[in-house]
Amino acid sequence: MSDKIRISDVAALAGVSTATVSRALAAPGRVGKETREKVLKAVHATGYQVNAAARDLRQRRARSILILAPNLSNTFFSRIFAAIQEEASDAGLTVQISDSRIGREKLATLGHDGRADGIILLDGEIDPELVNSWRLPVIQLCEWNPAYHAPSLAIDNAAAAGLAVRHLADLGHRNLLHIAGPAGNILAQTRLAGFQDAAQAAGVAAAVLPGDFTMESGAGAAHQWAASTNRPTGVFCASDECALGFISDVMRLGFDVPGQVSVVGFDDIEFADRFNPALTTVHQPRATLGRDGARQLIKMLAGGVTDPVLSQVVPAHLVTRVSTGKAPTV
Amino acid sequence: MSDKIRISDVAALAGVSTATVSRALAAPGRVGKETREKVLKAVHATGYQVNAAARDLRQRRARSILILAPNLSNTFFSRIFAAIQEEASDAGLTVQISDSRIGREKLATLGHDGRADGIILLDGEIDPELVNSWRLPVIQLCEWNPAYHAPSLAIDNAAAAGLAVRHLADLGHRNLLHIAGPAGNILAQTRLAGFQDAAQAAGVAAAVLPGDFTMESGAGAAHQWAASTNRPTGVFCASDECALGFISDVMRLGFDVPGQVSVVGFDDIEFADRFNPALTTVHQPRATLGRDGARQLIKMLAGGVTDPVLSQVVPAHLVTRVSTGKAPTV
DNA sequence: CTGAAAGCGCTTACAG
DNA sequence: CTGAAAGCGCTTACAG
Repeated sequence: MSDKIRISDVAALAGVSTATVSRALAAPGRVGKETREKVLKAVHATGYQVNAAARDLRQRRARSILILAPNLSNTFFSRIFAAIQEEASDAGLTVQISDSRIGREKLATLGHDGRADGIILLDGEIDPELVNSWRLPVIQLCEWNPAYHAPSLAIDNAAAAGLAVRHLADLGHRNLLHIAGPAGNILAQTRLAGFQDAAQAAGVAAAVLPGDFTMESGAGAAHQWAASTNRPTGVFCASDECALGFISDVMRLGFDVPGQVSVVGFDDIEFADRFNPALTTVHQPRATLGRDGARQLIKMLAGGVTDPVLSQVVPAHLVTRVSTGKAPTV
Repeated sequence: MSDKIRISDVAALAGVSTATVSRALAAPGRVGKETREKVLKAVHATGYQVNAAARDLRQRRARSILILAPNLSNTFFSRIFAAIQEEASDAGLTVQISDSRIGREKLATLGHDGRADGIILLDGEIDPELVNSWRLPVIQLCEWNPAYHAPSLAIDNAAAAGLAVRHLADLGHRNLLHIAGPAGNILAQTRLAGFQDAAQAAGVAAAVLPGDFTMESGAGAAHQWAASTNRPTGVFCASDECALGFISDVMRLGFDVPGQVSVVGFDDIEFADRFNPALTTVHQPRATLGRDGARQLIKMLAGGVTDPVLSQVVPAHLVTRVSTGKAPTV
């Protein structure tokens, strides 16, 4: 019962070879019944557990997947991580997490050091050369970069922005504002383009204010909005956090939502529903995305070159709540 | 430049032994200057990167820590994870995450399979026998269980509850309500006891409603509160989510916060500040807790038996915002 | 069905 | 300063 019990200890106790112990544990059918029982008894008596590090080295696999995200403290990822972990655990895989902003050198080793079998990438702003140098299956989730040689799974961001715009237009809003995400971000770009295209198609005015997905940027935009002449009555924010920041400060400035301004968010985070007023927003099925992303990666690990994993776009939908209403009559 | 380059490939190219390559990389000072340069050139030419799995097996360490949390989708953990990862990354350690509700068997192997060097435990409700069977350094963070043979790091939950009660009492509230956390949870128990003790000391009425930290439980309590006769004017919730749920539904029922009822939360999550009304709450320094917890574990890994890691209680403080105000005059 | 031996890819005493 | 050899703890062809 002391510290480390190795397979040789079990073998000695059972009076068999280590090969037999190994087989009895991994492929019971390939060992005689009596032998198997002897081995199992010895395993029990010693409390033996195989050393995963040794097994994995021998089998040249890590039994582990790595999640790489641009900011681990972003609560948006929580549910995605949970779903990935659940799926991985069911497949006998361990989950590692790392911030993708750890620096070029560390990032480069990740794909080569034999500690992960595959990577789920939630960041589209890493140097493509780096990402493409990894000799591991990679799947892009939520965010993507066309230069990466890896399949992606994400909702239809452009169409989602269109839904938001049409929802506002249908409520009679003719003067819209988009609070954008960071310029370099593919999600921000796609949502912005979707906003502009849909606004043009609907024949409504479409202004844009810069932002970066954070509550602070939404709050800042609220003050710019309040200070502007001919204030837009419909605001589409690039993220829920941004929307909550906007609403929060707009209300503190004495405006009514949705009485004077309607606000649409993006993501449908946990608090969207409980906020006052409850937030109309684009739903991102994060649990589903995480689960499906993990499944696809696991499929890739199984080596299904015969069954190549394709990029997928998940249809988006809008959840209508209280933060949007009829355009105020002038 | 093909797939897997091993140390022997580098050794062959440089015309030295694998031992020398290993030393040139890990302890450059113990190798001649010329040899070192030859090796480095060969490393560069081949793009060699050491196989961490092999190195770790040989050195009998995993260079990895495991975070175990009761529910990965709980956004409360995000910032803690980020802080741990940062600290671990600086120390050259990988971070694994796992839900601690994965089942007894998987949980048992975690502490024995050689894939982690140490564990950060955010769950106090695992069977102590299981936890104590792990042959790894463990540190308890935020939550704890006195039966675990492991140091813990957490804020002073009882004192924190006392701060909330005294804050409400100072505002003139004589009739308080606590919406508790799940009965089996040590945090819930400690906060409840702190609430009751402080209320008694302050000589104010102290009712309790069951809850489970979720927004739903807070929302449910709101309806019970509204339906009660002689409604408490000061409410202390066991978590921010619970508080937001409570406020949200109480306002939808037409009550004013803090005009008719003051509400205090617990945790100081990101949204506490942006909520309408902004939430008065007990601050949990999650980034600091994560960082310090990781550092302590890393110290334990270094084998500082000479410098035993003690359990620590971090002083709590209350952040006063808008959700609390003077008790309504009857 | 079982065992002896090789090998996964490294590092590290041990010699020299 | 450098190399040959052993060994981390397993699994897996290969024989029998």
